[in-house]
Amino acid sequence: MKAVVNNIPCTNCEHGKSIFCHLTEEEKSFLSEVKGLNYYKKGQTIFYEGNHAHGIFCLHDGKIKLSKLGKDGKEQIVRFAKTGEILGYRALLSNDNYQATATAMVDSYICIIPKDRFLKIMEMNSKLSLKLINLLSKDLKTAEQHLIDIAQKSVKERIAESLMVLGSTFGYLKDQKTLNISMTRSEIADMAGTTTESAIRTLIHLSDEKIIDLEGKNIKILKPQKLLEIANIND
Amino acid sequence: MKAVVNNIPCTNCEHGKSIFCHLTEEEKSFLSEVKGLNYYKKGQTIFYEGNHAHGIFCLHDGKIKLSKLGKDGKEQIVRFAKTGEILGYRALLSNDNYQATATAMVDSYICIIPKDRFLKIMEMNSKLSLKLINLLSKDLKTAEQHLIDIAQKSVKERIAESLMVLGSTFGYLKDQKTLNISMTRSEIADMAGTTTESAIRTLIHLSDEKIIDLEGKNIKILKPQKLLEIANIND
DNA sequence: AAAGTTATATGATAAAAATCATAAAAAAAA
DNA sequence: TTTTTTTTATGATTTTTATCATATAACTTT
Repeated sequence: MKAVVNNIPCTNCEHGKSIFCHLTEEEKSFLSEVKGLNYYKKGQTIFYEGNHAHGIFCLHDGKIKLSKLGKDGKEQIVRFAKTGEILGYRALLSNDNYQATATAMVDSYICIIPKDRFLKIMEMNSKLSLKLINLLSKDLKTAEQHLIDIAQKSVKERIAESLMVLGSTFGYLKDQKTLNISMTRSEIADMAGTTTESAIRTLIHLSDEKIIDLEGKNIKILKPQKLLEIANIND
Repeated sequence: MKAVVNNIPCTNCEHGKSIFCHLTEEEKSFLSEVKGLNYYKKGQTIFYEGNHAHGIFCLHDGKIKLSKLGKDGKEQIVRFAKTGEILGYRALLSNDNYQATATAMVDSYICIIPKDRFLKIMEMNSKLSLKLINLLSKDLKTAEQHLIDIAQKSVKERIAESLMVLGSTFGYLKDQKTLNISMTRSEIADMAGTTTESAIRTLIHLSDEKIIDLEGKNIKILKPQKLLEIANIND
């Protein structure tokens, strides 16, 4: 499934969103020399929790979920990554194994930058350290907020919040209402920290209240303000 | 309550545990010039969640809890800090407000290093960035693990895990069994993400099983291996 | 020492959510 | 297309945990 496709040099990386986009041309070339652009089909695993960290992944185009396994193999989604974002940097920075499993949620193109190249670029460009510190800080803030949400909110609040997070992370289709991401009910449950059945019931309940609309895996947010209220984001 | 006590220069900081301990003598003097050593009585707040971040706190001697407020003002303890550790660095690094409230759990002595000094030292010593990246990574790893624990474990498992965490964080008294930290049942609940009543019942239950011993606020771990099993740390 | 306050304890009850069982629908594979 | 597998749905039941009420114990403050 994984296939090395025609290499795209970082020098003409068009999305303009990555932390590498503001490197000098030389630095970009230095990165491109060794990186490979790989194709991952929807559902495919990019790396597993506990794997030795050999490189950093730069998401050229795609949508990725990062999850960890808990009790009895139940999955918990801890983070998402979308086009322009990087994965696996924490393991590299703290010389650790990958702490989560990365799975492609849609067909994705991902550049892999080997560990030593990445660390060299970090030495070459001190601004990169600051960007990484900012990324880590942001991730930590999100994780801690997620922690207290799961600890204190009801399933309904968490499902509502999950939908809002999906909207702000992946955006909406042209109608500005339908979430631009397709997930199974079970994945939504893994995100909200509940069971599949509870997630299904809660979604149906929100749909009965005309706050969302369910058309198979397409979820349309009809009343975002209501959803926001239910989610109790304001604490 | 807060009082500036005789300033202790970083140059003779004796605990040897802080990220600043391996700075050069000049760098330490540069830090000491402006920092103040403050005394905080047990129970006192060092900074509040949402406060403007004006500096980094270096815990010269003490025990601190970092907590966030959730739904209906319920507290969630997200992290602890002990002698030699620093607080509030994340806010400074990402130019944000403090994201948690820091409270002294015992009488504590804390150095405050102003924001600009800290940022200058960071520029002066590039190894410091790496140390901070490592700290952030470690905190993020812990937060994500805590997240899935709270999402998936039962109250009993979480209480057992909390006790083990308290042991590994603050250590034990000379008997090697009694936790070297005094917390209310309500604080233990805030740590495990449950209610005070449930925490009390669970502790009593563990005590009935002779796994722990309760003497007021002193908690003695009688069978750490049993507690570890219950905590289900191995996932 | 007495009064007030906070922390701990305990029972009864309610609410929330998980679990189990099963069926129908949808998607994927043969 | 047919078969197989996965996903969604729904009801019944159980388990877990929170909530409420109240009592006692342990500190604090006066």
